[in-house]
Amino acid sequence: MDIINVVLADDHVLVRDGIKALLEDQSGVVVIDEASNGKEALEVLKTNKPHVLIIDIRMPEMNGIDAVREVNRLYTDVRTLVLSMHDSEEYVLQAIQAGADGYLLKGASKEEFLKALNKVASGGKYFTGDVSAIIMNNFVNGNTNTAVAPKVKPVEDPFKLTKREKQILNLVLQLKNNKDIADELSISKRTAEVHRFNLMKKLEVKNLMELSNKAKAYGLE
Amino acid sequence: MDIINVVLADDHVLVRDGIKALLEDQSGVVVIDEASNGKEALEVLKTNKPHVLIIDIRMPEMNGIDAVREVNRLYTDVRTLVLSMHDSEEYVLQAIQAGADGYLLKGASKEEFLKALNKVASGGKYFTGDVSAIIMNNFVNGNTNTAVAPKVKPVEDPFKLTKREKQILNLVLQLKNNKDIADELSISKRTAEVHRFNLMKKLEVKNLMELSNKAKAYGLE
DNA sequence: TATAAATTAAGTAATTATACTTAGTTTTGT
DNA sequence: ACAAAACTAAGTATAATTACTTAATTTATA
Repeated sequence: MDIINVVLADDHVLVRDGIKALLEDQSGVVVIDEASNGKEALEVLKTNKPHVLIIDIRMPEMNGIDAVREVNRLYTDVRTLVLSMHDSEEYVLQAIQAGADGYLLKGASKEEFLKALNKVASGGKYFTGDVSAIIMNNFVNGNTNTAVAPKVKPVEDPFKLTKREKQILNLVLQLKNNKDIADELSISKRTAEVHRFNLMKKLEVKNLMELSNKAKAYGLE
Repeated sequence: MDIINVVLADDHVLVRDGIKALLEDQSGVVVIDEASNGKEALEVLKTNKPHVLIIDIRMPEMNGIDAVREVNRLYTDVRTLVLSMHDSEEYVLQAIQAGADGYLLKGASKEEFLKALNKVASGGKYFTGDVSAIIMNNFVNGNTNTAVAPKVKPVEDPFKLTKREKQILNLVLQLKNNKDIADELSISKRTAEVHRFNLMKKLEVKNLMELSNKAKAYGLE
């Protein structure tokens, strides 16, 4: 490959500018456009198709994983490299299932980053060391030989929470108690309790900490 | 000033590499050393004195604000530019009181960043637009005319929490219940309860949400 | 080495949450 | 229009937490 065209999506301009400077020091890489969230990235891709979309996970409006899923659905020729602060198993698996071609922690070095970008741009897969282990552990039963196939299955919401339950979940994660939740939604405290109870049951957790962890892990926020 | 020597402190290598690339595109700026947390930054400064220390707030081991305070106590000739994801009033004021010469959000542009660096390196102060407003609002009564004087007062811990209480606070903020906290610290559940109770009283909060908010606001994590 | 401060932990009454179940009402999909 | 799913909320027993107080040790500091 001659020149790698890149679109950068990260909600912090400075991080974007930094990565851009870093990439463009490398002759052979051009940042053709930027976006500050997933939705914007999809907008940009409508008119500007890069070889690789480098995208952060946590962003307002639309997160990186959902964006990657969309990109894979819409454009088969755009590769995606996911950048993340998190090495939580769930994020990694979600990213892969969404069809990401690479997953890199922000703790990675410049060298590793460039290696990953080149690998992904030339049609390969790249996952940081720690991440590889997670994948291995998860795909021992199933497709072991080939690199992880994208679009394994969409998963979406594996817990089938109702709208109201998601609403309650959000309030619970804001550490509100049932009384406050009830007031906020103009329902009785007892109803809030029931929703909370059903929620915990569906997620198979038994206290707030586990609920918070699981919700974070599955992007249920 | 001829050349600006910089030490970079941020816990994400990639962010550091990015900012470094960005800075060194600019002839006249040299990154002489790096650190991945506050403690490391102080270590580095022992042997390597830059004109400006560029430092992130949220870092493991020792946060940026505490590091800035130390730097100001130990080296009067090292300027500090604080980078932050947060524009929360408390962080800003804390940074200023710790003696920071500049405060910049990661949402800032490359241009603004370079402007700020130059300003700070040449002995000036630089605070992003939004941040200036916060300062203004807070110093209407007091020293209004001059730029905010560093070392206003240390404040440190306005709630006078004991070591144990801080420990408990951290566990509480991880959403652990008293039983788990007690087990983790090998104390009785009743003792954990007491610490938690005293904690809430000192912070004048009456539930977990308020506790979490106040702790965040005052950087008590 | 006093003396204060911090840590530990029990007691107790009142309040609140949990873990369900049952059941009426509303909404949604076909 | 009919059934299924979702939302509502009460009842009930048990468990847990809250809001204190008191008080015995341990540790830090003047």
